[in-house]
Amino acid sequence: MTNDIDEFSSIYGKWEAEWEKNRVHNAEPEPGRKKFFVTAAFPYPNSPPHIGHGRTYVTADVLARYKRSRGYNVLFPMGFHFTGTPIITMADDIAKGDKELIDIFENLYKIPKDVIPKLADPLYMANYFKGEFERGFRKLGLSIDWRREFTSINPEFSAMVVWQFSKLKGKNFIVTGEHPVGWCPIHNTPVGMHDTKSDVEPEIGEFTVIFFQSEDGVFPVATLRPETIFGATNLWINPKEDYIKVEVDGSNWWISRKAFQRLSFQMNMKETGVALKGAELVGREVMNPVTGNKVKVIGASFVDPKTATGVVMSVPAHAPFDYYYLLKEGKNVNPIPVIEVNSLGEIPAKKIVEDKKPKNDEQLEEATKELYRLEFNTGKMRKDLGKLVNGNTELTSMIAEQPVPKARDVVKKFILEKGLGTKVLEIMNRPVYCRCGNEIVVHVVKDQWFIDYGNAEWKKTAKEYLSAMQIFPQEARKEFEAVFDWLDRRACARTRGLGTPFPWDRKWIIESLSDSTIYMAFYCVAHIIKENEIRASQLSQSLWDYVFLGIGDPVKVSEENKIDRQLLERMRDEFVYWYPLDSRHSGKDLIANHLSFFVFNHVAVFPRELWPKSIVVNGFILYEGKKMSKSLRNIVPLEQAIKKYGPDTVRLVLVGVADLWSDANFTDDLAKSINSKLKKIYQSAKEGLDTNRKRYCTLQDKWLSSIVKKTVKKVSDEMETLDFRGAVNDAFFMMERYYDEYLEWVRSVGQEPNQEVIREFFENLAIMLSPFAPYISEEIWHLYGGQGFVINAKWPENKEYDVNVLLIKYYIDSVISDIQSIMEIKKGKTAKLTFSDNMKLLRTCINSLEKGGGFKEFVREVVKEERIDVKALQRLYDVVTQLEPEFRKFLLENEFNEYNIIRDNLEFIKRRTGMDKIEISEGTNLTGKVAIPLRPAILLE
RNA sequence: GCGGGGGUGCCCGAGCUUGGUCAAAGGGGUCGGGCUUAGGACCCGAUGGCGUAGGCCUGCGUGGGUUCAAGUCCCAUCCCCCGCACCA
Repeated sequence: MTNDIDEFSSIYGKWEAEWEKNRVHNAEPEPGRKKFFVTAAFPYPNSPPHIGHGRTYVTADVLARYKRSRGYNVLFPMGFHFTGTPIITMADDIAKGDKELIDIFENLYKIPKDVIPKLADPLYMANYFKGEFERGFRKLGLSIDWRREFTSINPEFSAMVVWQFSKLKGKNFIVTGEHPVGWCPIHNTPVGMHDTKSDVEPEIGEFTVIFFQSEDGVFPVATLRPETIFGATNLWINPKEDYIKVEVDGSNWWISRKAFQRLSFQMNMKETGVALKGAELVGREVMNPVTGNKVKVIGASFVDPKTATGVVMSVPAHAPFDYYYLLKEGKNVNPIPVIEVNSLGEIPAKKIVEDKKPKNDEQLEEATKELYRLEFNTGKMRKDLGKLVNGNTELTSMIAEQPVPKARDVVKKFILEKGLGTKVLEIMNRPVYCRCGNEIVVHVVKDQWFIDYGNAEWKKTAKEYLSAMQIFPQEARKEFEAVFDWLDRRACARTRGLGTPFPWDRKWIIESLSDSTIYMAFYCVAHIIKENEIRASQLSQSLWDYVFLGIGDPVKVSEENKIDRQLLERMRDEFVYWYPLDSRHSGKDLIANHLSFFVFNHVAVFPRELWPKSIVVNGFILYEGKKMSKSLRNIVPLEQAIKKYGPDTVRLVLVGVADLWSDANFTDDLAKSINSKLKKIYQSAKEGLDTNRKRYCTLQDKWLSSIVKKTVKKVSDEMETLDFRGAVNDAFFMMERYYDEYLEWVRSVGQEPNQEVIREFFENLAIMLSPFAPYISEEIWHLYGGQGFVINAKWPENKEYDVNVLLIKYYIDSVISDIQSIMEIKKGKTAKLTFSDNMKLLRTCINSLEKGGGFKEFVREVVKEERIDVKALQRLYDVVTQLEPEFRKFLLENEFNEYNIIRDNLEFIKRRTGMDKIEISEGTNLTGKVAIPLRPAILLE
């Protein structure tokens, strides 16, 4: 009673230890030998690794192993990203005793109970999970050179980041400016997605504010639809709320008290001490600054005092709320339409309200959305706008008959330029709450530091280079191009979190995606720094200038940094040898940020010959068809998966069953079935050793040998294009099938398998499978006396194979399937076969097809010489179109004796079809059935 | 809205780049058979419709087109998913 994994576990442990002992995965420069440098995006260890983390790394590892077997000196290192806030937040949660999180750590990830309290320390947490990653990734068989590992908060790494930023600054790519962020008003800190309750990303949007003048200060109306200003018939305020007068840039505004509490975080506002209930403002007369019209302030309960200014305008022609409430309050409704939409008549809001008959605010909200969408997408400003503005037609003439989106921009610009209004920012998906429980607001941070990815020169160079890079898969390239286009200034400093202090203002920390764009360069020297205990203080700008750019005199640089000259030269040599990076791997979620920054920063910092060669992006991992998430509690920790299914199986599921671009679905059934196939192959390999027949001669031997050679060619092509799914299919699933076919075929002729061909099969299998399933491949490799480790074994060459035997097998299979399909209708125990030997007809058909001719041409061609039933010709034509090109070519140049082939394989066919007897004869006719080339006439009795 | 991806048989999911090998791979489920005391696991077969002969009909979101031939190419249209930043 052994379970699948027990039988294999000794293999896994054995080879992991052997590889470790022999330092198989360590990489040293070998001047003169071609190199391949591959990295994957380093993980952020705020939990133990799960199977999703494995995909990118296994993809990179497969490539690394493949390149090795192609003779490259391969470097595959990894490090850890500690920068940022989520780890801190999680550690806080542990400290607070967050039940849900502790439950997940304890029961999902199986973290020992005594460890959990210690995770309240963020650094302990990061290091603990880093350890888990290392252990898990080792077990997964990743060929990583662990000596070079580091974390993004190592002081030595920070020294390099500082160098990088000074390079950026030197090119004026670091700029300052204002920047709005989500903000907790109690803690006075920025609030990102990870800091909110239920992980909501705060969306910041912009309201246009229009100043309606009154005798006693301004009513700042906030709107998302400034183009409807012409249709305002009154203002709305909430009569139950407090309104206060505040001073903004020298003028007085009436806004809700709740608005004041929010807006004061984004603009200078002073309380004047004047406050009134909303109800007391009702009835005041205000002037629309754009049209000059006078309108009244009216009260309504739907006005949200917490959104923007708490003062809104009423446009009953285009806002269902406004139309509905005016009617409900018994006011005069005089809608002024300013936008026309074909299907909505004169007054769009009226039509929508009358059609939909909304009964509550929720339904009004729906109606609003619908009208908004219709007007935005299909609406045009009316041409009679001019008459609404008291003679001032400067603005209306610009927008009359224009589509709504364009008019909106024009009106907004007009209002801002003429000083008729301003803008305020608001959390569009509010309310969003900070983890502390307070509702967050928009805060405008002054003097924010940015990396200016919008810089035209920089962008141009980056885009040019992108087109020269290799991008896998093809689909990703378009997305990169789009991202490069819209990329603009990016805030690169934060007020809290782990990371490198910002060099020019040390109260800031360099933001997490900005400190990890050229870190692959650090791998080249990380182990040298570690082994020689070089300190951050010795890693000054001049050192990095020399190591990375070759600038400066090594003698001076080594003195300046108190580093032994030999060491300094070694760092330089190692960098020169490994750089540029050959392949960068990550999930496709990083296209829009990390991977793009990575290209931009290389372009900015390094000379062109050191820019990265290629990018490989992969899809995600689903578990049983669903995205893994804490809330679904369906996360599969890597170590548990490895323990349950074994590392080779996990690897095959992660990279072998879905193409790069799409998500791969990890299922228990799939893993089990792959595991049992691995087991079967291993079993076959062991049994294969016992074969005794030495002489290599039979048709079956030749077939297996040929199909192996053909598979080698196919898999080689697939590996080169990173079609790992295809490669796994051929090198694993198909190879297994071929082996079974061979055994059955050989046994049907009463023979044993041949030693020589079995050896060829397993040697090739071991190497082709080794990038994907290194453990079992290693075992099979050694079983068959392979020298050294399979990772260093040379990838098989493409060799000529025998098309004839492949065609023979194809032909036999097609006869078998014909017999079977007849059996579905007519049972029989004896099959009678006759054959056509009309090679000439067959060749005519192939020729006309090769020439690109259709069926008609073929018939015309044939009719010239002989009279043959058109039906039969059609069948032949179908048979030939289905033939592989190499078979067609073969048949043009060689004889193919169907009778002899079937005669020699009668036993195999009988076995496959269950026939008792198969009679073959040479004539073409068989009681009405006509044989055509490659399709014998078959009669069952 | 803009950008990217996608809609395939009961379900999941390949294929479409290079039209014919596609009634459409591979799973799952279901049905039948084997094994077993039984169940599970495993193995074999079937799984669009029709048909006592390897065939015919219908079919790959919807509508049209190109072609001897279209899941595959072209046009139009509907629907779904992801990204749009300062967050790892």
